[in-house]
Amino acid sequence: MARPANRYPAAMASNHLYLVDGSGYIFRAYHRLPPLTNKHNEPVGAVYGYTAMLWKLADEVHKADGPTHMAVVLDKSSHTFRNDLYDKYKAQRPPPPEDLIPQFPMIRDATRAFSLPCIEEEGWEADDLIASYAKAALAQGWQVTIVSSDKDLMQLIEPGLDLYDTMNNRRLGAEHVVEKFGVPPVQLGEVLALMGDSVDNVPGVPGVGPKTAAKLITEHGDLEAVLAAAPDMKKGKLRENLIEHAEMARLSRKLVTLACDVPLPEPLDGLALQGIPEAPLRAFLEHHGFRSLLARLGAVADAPQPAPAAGVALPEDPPCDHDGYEAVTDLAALERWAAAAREQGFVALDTETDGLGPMAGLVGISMALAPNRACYVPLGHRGGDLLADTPVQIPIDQALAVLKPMLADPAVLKIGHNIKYDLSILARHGVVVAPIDDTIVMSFNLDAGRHGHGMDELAATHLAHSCIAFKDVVGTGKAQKGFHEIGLREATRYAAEDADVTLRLWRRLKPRLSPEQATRVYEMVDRPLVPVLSGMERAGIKVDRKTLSRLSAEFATQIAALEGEIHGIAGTPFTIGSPKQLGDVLFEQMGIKGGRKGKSGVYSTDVNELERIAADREAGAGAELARKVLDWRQLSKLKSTYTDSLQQEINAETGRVHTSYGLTGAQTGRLSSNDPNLQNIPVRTETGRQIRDAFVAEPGNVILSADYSQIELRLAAHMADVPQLRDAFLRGDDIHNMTAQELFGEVNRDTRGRAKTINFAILYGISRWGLAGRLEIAPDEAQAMIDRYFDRFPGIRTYIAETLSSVRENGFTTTLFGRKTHFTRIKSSVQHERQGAERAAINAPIQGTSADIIKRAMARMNPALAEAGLSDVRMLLQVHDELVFELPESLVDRAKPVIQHVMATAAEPLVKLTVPLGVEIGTGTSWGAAH
DNA sequence: TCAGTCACG
DNA sequence: GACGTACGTGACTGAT
Repeated sequence: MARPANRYPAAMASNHLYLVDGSGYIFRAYHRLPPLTNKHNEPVGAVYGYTAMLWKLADEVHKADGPTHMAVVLDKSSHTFRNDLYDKYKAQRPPPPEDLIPQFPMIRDATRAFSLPCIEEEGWEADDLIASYAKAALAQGWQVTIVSSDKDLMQLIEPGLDLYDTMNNRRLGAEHVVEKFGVPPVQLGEVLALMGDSVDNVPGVPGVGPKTAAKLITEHGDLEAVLAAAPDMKKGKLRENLIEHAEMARLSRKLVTLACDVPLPEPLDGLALQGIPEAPLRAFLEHHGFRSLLARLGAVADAPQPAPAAGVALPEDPPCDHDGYEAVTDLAALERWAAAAREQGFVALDTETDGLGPMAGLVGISMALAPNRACYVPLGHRGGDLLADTPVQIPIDQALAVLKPMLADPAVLKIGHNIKYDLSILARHGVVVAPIDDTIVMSFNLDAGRHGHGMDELAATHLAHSCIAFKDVVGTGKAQKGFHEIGLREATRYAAEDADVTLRLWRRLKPRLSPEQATRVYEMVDRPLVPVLSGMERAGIKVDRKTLSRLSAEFATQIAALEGEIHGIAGTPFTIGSPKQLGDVLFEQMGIKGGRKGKSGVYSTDVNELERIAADREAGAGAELARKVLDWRQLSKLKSTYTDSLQQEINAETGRVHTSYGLTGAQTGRLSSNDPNLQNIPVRTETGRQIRDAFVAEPGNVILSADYSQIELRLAAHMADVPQLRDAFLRGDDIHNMTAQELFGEVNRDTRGRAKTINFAILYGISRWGLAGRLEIAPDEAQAMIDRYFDRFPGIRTYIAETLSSVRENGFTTTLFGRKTHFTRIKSSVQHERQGAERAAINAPIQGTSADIIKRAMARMNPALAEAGLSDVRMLLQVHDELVFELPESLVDRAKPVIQHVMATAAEPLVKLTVPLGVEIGTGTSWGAAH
């Protein structure tokens, strides 16, 4: 990593001491990295992160002003002088997570493997030891780097001493402290004392946060001066608090002060780097199976069993060189990058925007051609003197004109991580991007169920790399900036890294697709869907604001009335929306029997419980109250989640609501929908259904809804080979009636309802207790019913047994199209975890195949419509087994058979089903009317 | 940030 | 006998 040579004024210093805040690091690593386990089944996520970090530091030895001395500093005891000052200090800290505890000793192993000294001392926090070493080294004229991002340690920053945040690859100097806390490092202790710290239980002054603290300290100089000036301040809460809590503030000042004069357990010279003997390090890495690190050690990848998610052995990639990325601000340079991409035939790209969602504005584009060969093209940066280092940008139209032919060139593969987003943004500038590869989809097709698929997590897992966190670039909360306000240098570091990392991930993931049998689902199901979803997101659906606001007003009136009645019955006002308070009212004050407490000690007040009370004749007024709370709950839910919020989601430009679809959200392969979620718009109750009337077609158009009928049961009939079910579907019989006839020998409302419940229970992986609860019968009876079901439909029993034996053996299930879902808990020694995994594994092939089929229908829909001269038919929404379209009224009769045909034949020719897929279609001026 | 609740398939 | 024993999601609320 190139750094300016004049970074430190005292550059003549020959010795450079690195002090690693080991305790701080391990907590951050634990929370940021996936919960990996090694081959001994020990949790090692944090250890892996820690080891990769030490490796990175060891690499710095070769640099111009790299470390000559290094030590890892750890917390040893829980009791320090701060506890004597204040007994509540760090008192309410929860114990470390269970699977982190065994990793503490491993951290010491890792440190020893690198032959680094480990400093820990009874009675002192790591921070105090670090401060003492730092001061001693500075006094000798050494340079010091503290490897940490702890805010308390930032107090130590001065010329010759900086902090190094390895997770984000950032050096933190005095500027950073000023930016973050509004004061230079020497005054940071004063600010921290005023602010307090709820995690460590440093009291501070109530009502004073970072902003107020910085303002006070800047104005008065230090804490004592602030306290002295308090009586003269203008009357108000601040003045009061400063006077009342002056002593707590003084105590806080002592708590945040670092001890700089701790006797050094090891002399400075003892920290000199000796070089790393290979044998112990290799032994350590092999013990844990850290293959990517072993590979860097020069090991041949001959481990007997490849670690599941470790990727393919590749020659070592160099670490990301953030300052080596190019900022492209003139046309000639941009043309060179476009030409190089065409020359090479593939390019990774990423777009930066001023917001979230498919309708955000374009701010810049980054590209990567090879590791560390990446650039950023700023296009929409604007605003104040923040951008002092931003030279002229290429006008957006000119830049896109240069990139457009390359982005549309069928000979150039465009690689993105969640490229659907980039497709949407660029499409709104008239830029077509094709062909594409998507590393988030690849990861999902390879590793669903093993870990998440976000870029940061994949970089950590596959590349042992910590990406610059977006939050560290733009900030958080109110002070958060738009990316267009970020200066060019920092924007380039962040954006080009994203493209670089995407390219590196692609080189790891793409070669795994074929050997791991993921090519089919990637090429035939998920990848073709990416541009289709982008189109649907951009299309959006028209939502009528008036309908929603009318409903909001109606609901508000009813909610207010219910509130009064509920408080009346309770005899006291309380927050109805608080399960805790409601539980107390019902079960303590009103004395209703049978309350069940959850693990947090709160009474359950969910629908089942309230309905039980409502039907309980002994509950008296409690039954009435429960009924009213149920109504209140329903109306509050509808109002807050739908009629109120949805109005906010109407895009000002288009007058439509644009959801985002997640391709990798659901383990089974289903899509998810968010911001807003349009897959859970009410339909089951009459009141809720009114909300669907707000989803409307443009004048002259209609909404068309097409849904698969009973698709999961049909697939179960096919996959489990159940002749009676299959024949019933072939004949077009009512499937629940048929089940009722088989199970109970007669069909009526009651037996049909029970049969329906059992049919669904089968899809979800049944247990006698679950079914017993649903049917309100005894577990024994439920078991008898399950046995009878299995006897009548023996294929189901076989399907379940085979699915379970396969998932236990392979660790994953597959759909008819080859989609894998991994179940890491299938062999858990914790029974309920294992049983949960078993039920999910029984369901996954069925739910997943259904998802595969509708995805294929979606990918084929637009070409089929175009073929039929129906390009004006727009596909807007997918709700798992339903597709929603908007089309000119005049085209309805021609569109219906095309849509019906595409959906019904979507499995073919890859999969030949032995049951027909039924598709039902309705139309109307609104989504509500189309059902 | 978590737990509880509830909207959907 | 526990496990708030049916699968998969996302959003909102109150409490910490």
